[in-house]
Amino acid sequence: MLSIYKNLKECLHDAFQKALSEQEISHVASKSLFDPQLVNASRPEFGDFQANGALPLAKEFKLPPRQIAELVVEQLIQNQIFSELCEKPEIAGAGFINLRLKKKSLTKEIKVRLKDKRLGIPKAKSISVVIDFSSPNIAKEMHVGHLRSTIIGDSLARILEFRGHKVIRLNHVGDWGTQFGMLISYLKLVAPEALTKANAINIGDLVAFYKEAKQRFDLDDDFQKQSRKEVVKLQNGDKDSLKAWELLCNQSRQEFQKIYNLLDIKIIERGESFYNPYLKEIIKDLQNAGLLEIDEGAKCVFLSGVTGKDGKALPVIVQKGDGGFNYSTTDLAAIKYRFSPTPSGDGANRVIYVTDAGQANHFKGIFQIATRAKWIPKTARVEHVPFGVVQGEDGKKLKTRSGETVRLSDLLDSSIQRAEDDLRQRLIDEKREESESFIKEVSTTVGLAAVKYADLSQNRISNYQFSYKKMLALQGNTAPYLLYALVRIAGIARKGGDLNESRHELEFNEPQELKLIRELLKFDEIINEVEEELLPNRLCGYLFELSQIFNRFYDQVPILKAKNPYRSSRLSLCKLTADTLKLGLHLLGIPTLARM
RNA sequence: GCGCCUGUAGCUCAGCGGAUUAGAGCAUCUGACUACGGAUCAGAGGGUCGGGAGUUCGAAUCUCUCCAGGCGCGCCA
Repeated sequence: MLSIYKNLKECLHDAFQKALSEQEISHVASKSLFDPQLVNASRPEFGDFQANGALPLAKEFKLPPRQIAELVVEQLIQNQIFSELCEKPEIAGAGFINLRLKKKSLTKEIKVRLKDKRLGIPKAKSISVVIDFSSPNIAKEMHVGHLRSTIIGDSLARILEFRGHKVIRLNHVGDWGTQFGMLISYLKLVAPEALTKANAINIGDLVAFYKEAKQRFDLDDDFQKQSRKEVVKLQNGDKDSLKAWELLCNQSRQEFQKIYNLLDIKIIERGESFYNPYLKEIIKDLQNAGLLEIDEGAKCVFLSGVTGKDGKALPVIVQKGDGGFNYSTTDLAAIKYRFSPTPSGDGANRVIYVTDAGQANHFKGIFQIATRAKWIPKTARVEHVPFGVVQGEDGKKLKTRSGETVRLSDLLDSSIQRAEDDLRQRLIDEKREESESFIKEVSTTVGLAAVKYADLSQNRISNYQFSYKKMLALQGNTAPYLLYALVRIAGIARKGGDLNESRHELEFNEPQELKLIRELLKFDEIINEVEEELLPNRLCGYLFELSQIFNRFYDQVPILKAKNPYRSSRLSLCKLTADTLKLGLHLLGIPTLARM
């Protein structure tokens, strides 16, 4: 309904201008005073939109707000464009102007949308967007900690892509740094073959070795020295070290890819090591910009407006006392590269980081330094998209029973398994028989959809309570509920309803139909909002609401048994609902089913 | 100690660039299956929006303050 909104806003703006220009207030020239404050109606009884603009003008014009509203309405009803779109406006409460769209304009919009493959969502003026998400660490397995970043990042990427932007999905994997020194020196002792031969040991062992190496590193001085030597060797480009590093990365990569394939996530790996050649230049840049200071032997940039424990400005270390670089340096190199024009950069207009909320301060610092170093173009945006931790049902950080971090692949398998158990039970209860391949497909789709949807449907800022039982529930704001609405529509088609039938004119009368129509037409606003605010839970909320309204319509209004033109009109609503749900779920990274 | 985030129905959460009577879902209770898949729908109860103050004609929403919880706070990432 964005186009209608835009038209109405113009009408209202005009009406306010005209209504108030008749008043003898010359000193009120500020245009902002004439903001009609057109918003969606806060309740369905109030119609489709409400203009609140009369209220704040009351004081300025020394008139009761209702009287101002009346003056505006007088102007409005003389406007032909307005009268075609809306019923006669009503003034309510303190001076709200309530607007109700004519059925004709709603029907017209539906007709347009039925023919539009993009379901009313316009293509935006394309910009380059970098989305940094997922970002697991080499030589470690993906765990719950990567779940939210991966799912939220992917969904945001899908939405921005659909809006027509050029999206670069970057996997900023932890593939560099001191941990490799540790790991390589440990492997030399316990499994040297892993350093020379591909896939000599499995990923689980690698993870175990990593943990052991870390322990030894913390306890054993000699081992620590050895590890530091290995890091230096690696960073100096020693051939054997590099080869070992390559092997380890490749092995992890294969493991990550299995998960990305399962979740249908596309992402380009560009790990921390990519930025190695740029690190020295970063220090030089900061030096030239006069931002660099040496403190306790380390090269730092002191943040302005952020103080540490001692009340002094907080430093960000960009080069350690031993000359090594750390993650801040890498992140600075990354941000510079992303905003730098192609081909020596990504030429991004918007850079989005999807990481846990705990890193908020870190990114604030990075963004500040990048801004002061003038690496971010004035017209560009840089955003940290934070999210809370995944908690168990006890409200504490999610752990396995033995207190270990939950592996992502276990978590996903577990959800799929539960979906399968549910399905098999239901088949027994309903005396249905289905093939094994059907059962596999449905439980995989439902199991993964449940995990993704549960995560996305929550406001990402707050912590999120993980519960298989809730996410797989067939009722409530869950993936299975949404998928079921689609299955019902598919059922109508199977029973002989031609969803593409358009021989007849669209004709709607039932309140349930109009409610559904109004909801369907909101899709474009929601997508716009998510593009702007990067909150996928808004889209989830919308899809859930749409499913509920559809289910009421389906329950209360006969479709196949109705006579034309109602039958085909209702089938059209089914089609548009199905298309909207499918597209919406697709933008969340969730595939749909015809039967379940 | 400082900083960031969170606090809305029994539970899980929407709403938060102010606006007409604060919304869902789950759970609880009551109804509806000769129906297009009841995996649904109709309805009921349940709230001083953490406390207090302020700005405003109007605050869950903005400001300040206090309380509670989570996370972070210099050479790990």
